[in-house]
Amino acid sequence: MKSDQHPGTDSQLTTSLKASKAPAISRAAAILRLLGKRSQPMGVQAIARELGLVPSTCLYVLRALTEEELVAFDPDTKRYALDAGVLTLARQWLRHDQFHELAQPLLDRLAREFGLTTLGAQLFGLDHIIVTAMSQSGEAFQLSTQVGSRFPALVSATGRCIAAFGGWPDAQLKPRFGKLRWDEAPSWEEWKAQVAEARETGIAVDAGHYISGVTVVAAPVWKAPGRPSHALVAIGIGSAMRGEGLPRLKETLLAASRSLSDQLSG
Amino acid sequence: MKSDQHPGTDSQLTTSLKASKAPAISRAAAILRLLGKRSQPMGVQAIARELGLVPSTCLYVLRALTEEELVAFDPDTKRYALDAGVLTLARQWLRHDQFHELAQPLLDRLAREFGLTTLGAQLFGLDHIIVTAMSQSGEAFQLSTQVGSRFPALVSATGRCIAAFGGWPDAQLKPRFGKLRWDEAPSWEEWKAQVAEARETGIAVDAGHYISGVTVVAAPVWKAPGRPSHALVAIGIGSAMRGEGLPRLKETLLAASRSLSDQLSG
DNA sequence: CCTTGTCATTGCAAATATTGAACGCTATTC
DNA sequence: GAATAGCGTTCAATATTTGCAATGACAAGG
Repeated sequence: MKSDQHPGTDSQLTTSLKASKAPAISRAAAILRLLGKRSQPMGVQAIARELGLVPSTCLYVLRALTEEELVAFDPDTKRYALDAGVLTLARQWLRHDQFHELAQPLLDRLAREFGLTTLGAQLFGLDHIIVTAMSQSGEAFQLSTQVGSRFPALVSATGRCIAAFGGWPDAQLKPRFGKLRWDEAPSWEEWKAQVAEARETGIAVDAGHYISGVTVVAAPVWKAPGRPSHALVAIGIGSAMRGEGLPRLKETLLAASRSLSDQLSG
Repeated sequence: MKSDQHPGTDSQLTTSLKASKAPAISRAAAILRLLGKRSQPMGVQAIARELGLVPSTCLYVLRALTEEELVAFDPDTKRYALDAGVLTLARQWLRHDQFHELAQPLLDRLAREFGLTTLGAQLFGLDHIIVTAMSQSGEAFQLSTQVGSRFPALVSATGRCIAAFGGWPDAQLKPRFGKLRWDEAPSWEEWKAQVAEARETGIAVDAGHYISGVTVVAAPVWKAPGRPSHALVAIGIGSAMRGEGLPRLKETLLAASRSLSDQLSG
C-alpha cells in the first residue's frame, strides 16, 4: 500500500522530455508506468490528459507499444492496459542479475531459520529502492511486499542503511526525510541518532516506526567501493524480535551481507 | 533452453520500423529484448551492430532508457544491461491481470492434489505463448519453466490446444509446425489427428513428444467468444501419468478451465 | 614511443515524427 | 429524435530527431 510512489510522474516526464533526444521513449515509459498504476484499462484521451500529452502522439506511442506486446489493446472497448511482454523482460532480468541469484538462497535460509520474511533490495540513490528478491517462511504473516515493489529510499531500516553508509550530506537528507510517511514517525534528531548507531554497528534497525508492531533489520551490500548498491532485509513481528532473537538475527544478517559483498565485488 | 525464441528479432525490427510512427519505441523494445537475452552487459556499438542501428541513435535510445531505469549503465565499463525497473512493471501487471489472479489458486490446488507442476499461459495467436502463472508441488521435479517464459505457439500440448480451438487454416499451421523442435517430433498427420482428438475431448495431451518422458496436458480458457485467450497446463513425468491418474487429471483440469472461462467472461 | 584499431561521443544536413485542427463515430442528453 | 459532447482517429505543416562522417579517447601491439 505504501509502495509504488513514483515521484511526480508528470513533472518528471516534462523534464526528461526537454533534455532527451529520444522523447518518445520517455513518453512510452510514462505510459507504461501509468497503465501499471491503474487497475482499469484506459482510453487514449484519458492517458494523454493525465500525462499532458497530445492525443495523437499518445495514440502512436500506444500503437508502437502494442506492436511490441508491452501493451494490450482491446479492439471492442478501445482501451489499453499493460501486457504480458513486461513479464518476459522481468524474467530475463532476474535470470541474469547476480545479486538476485546469490541473495535468494541466503534469504531462504534466513527466512526458514528465523521464521520471518526476508527481502533483497536494490538501492537507487536517495530516490527509492526496489525489492528484487524475497523469501517468506510458512509461519510468517502474509506481507503485501513482493518482488518488484518500490519504496521511498529513506524509509524504514533500509533508509537508515542508505543514510548511514551513502555518505550523503544532511542538506540532501533532511528535505526527503520530511516527506516520508511512517506509522510512528521519528523526529529528525531521533532518526539521526539511529543512523549513527547503524553506522557503528554496520546494520540498521527500525523498531516499529515504519509499521507499528513490526521490526525491520537491514544490512548494506556493496558491489563496488563507495555507496552500497543493495541491502538484505529481515522483517518480523515485534514478539518474535524480542529478547535473544534480535541480536542473533543481526549477527547472521550481517554475516550474510558481508559474504554477498565479497562475492559481488569479486 | 527451448524457450525465448523471439522470431527474427532484427527482421521484425525493420518491418515494424517502417510501418510505425514511433520507431524509437520499436528500437527501444528491440534493445531491451537483446539486453535480456544476453547475460553479459553490452557496449553501444555491439548493440547497434547486432540490431542494425546507427550507433548514435542507439546511444540516445540507451540514454533515454537509462533515464527511465529500464536500463542500467556502468560508467566505468560503459556497458549497458537491463535494470530493475522492468521488475516493477511486471509486478504491476501481475497485480492487475485477472487471469493470473483467478488461475493461481486453481493451479496451486491442482499441483498439490496431483503432485505435479501446473502453468497458466497467455496465448499470442500463432506466434507464441507466455507463461503468466505457475505452481510447483514439492515432490515435482524442478522445471526450467518460470513465469515470463516464452514458447512457440504450436509446440507441446498448448500447441494442439491452439490448433484445435483457434480455427486457423492448415495453410497457416503447416509452415509453423515445420519449424518446431521436439524431442520426438510427430508427423504432420499424427499431429493433426491429435489436434482433432483435442477438439473432440476439449483438452489436449502431449505424451512425451515435446520432452521425452514428460506428459503435458492443456485445456483452453476463453475470455471472449472466438479463440481461446489462455490455457491451463499440467506437466508430469510419465510414470505419474499412467493408468488411473491421467483421466482424472484431464477431468479436473477441464473443470477448472471451464470455471475460469465463466469467471473471465462475466 | 608511435601506430593502429576500436570505442563512445558530437555536429550538421536531411529525413521524419510531432503537433494541433479537423473528421467521423458513438453514446448521452434535451 | 435531434443535438450535443466526447471519443478515437487522420492529415498536412513544422519543429525535431535521425543518420552519417568526423572527432576525441583509449588500449593493444609493434
